[in-house]
Amino acid sequence: MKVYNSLTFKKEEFKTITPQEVKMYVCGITAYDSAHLGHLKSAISFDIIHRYLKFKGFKVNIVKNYTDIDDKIINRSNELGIDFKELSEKYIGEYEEFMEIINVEKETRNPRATEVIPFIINFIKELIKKGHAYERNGSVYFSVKSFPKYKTIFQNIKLEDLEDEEEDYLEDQDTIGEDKIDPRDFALWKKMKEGEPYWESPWGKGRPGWHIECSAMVLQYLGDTIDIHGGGQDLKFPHHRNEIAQSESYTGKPFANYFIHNGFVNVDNEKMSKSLGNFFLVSDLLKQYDPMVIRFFLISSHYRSSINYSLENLKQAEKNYNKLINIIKKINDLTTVSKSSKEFKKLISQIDKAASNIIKAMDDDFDTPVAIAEIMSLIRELNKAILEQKVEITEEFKDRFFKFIENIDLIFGFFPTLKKELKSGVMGTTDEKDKLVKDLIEIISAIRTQLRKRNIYDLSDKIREKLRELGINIEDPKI
RNA sequence: GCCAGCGUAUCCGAGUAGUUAAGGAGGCGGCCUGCAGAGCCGUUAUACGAGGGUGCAAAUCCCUCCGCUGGCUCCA
Repeated sequence: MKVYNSLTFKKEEFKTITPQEVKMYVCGITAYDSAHLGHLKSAISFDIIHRYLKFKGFKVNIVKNYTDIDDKIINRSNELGIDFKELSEKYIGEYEEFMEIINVEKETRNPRATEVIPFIINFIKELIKKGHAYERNGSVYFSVKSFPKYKTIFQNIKLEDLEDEEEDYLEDQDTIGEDKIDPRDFALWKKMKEGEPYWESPWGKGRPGWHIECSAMVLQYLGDTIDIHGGGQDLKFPHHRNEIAQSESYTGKPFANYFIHNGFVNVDNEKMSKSLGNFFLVSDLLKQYDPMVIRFFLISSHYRSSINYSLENLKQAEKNYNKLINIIKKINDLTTVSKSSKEFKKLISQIDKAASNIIKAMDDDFDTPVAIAEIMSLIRELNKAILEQKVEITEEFKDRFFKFIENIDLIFGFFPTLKKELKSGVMGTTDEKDKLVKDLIEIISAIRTQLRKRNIYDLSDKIREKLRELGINIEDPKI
């Protein structure tokens, strides 16, 4: 299995610290506003990685944090006149709801920054003791100079080539009228300003800086060195670089063996972001599209590349996802015979081939677009075969097909309600309300069949059209 | 400026030396259908940003250039 490592700019063979076990940390959200499609891309990218590692038999210990205290949260809650905790909990709750709807598997742990404050304080104390940090006027800063390879992290630059720049920084010093000794230094602990939430510390009242929470959580919940650290591209600098500096200064060991960064969602080839105002909120998208269509859309491009948001692209995803659902329905509805046949033996080997190609693609840095292409090709082959057979398929084939679909579900999380569906033999959930809808549709369908038998097509077509407006698609087989 | 990534048909998007260069969407034509949808077949399709270099062989490796995106202390 190969994984692209942002630290080395190369795809590398994936080796874990402990065999068959993965320690993984992913930077979650800062809970100050509603999530947009970009946040979803990140969540789903790492969900796929999480799922696939599990599929490969790894025991995955994955931690994803919530930043529930920072400048933006304080500013926002002050604007609204509410407690910072109320604000952050509101958006954490909303985010968790989205995660469930979009079928992101629960992480092992989702700590909040405010839960690890005592641990953070000890972390900072230790950094000061080791000479990597210093206190000034109630704030504590990390001394970048104490970590020589700082600038080489995520930069394809050799340490030896850097000496000139170091001098520039030192000369600039007095132009920065702050407490920092070096302008590159960053805050580990921020002194409380009037009216801000605070925690007691050896340096007085204050709160943690942004980067320290992740370092602390990794250490507390996963250990000195982890296998994978993930997050969005935009977190490389300064966030991840600072995390590495802090953690490695503290432990004297490598922080993470692999850094994985996901690409952005673009709109008209520009990054989707709050400041450009070109973002689409998850809450709005979910009103328009099936969550699984959004999932399919995001997975149809590689996690590292950017994906362009457009109506057309989402429609394409919708169509392809429906193809997948349709073939499942079709095969589920066909009756089986116990005898085996040459034709179906051949189809089974095609499924096996597709399955092994999907694994091959996923083994190559989680190449979901190739995996999906493989699924699409298989669907076409199966449709062709079913078109010929029409009524009966072999049990052997049906079993193998659904085994395949189960594995697809494990890896991609495409069918959150699959198990229920298979039991009932029909697509759709078995909730009370949905059951009523389903029963009503069955009645309407039966009436339409009668109308069609009597050649009253204008009326039956009208009903079909109206149902389609409601988002219910009915297919008319030959009578 | 520095660092990274990208440029493949109308569009989305694979392929990192030897393949008929995946797969999908859209358009058009056909099969099927009472019609539509779904599905199937064909077509669009002799598509690799430009120019050099290395190789028996280059979309793939190297160099230069052009264009695009992102990061360079707010960000998934």
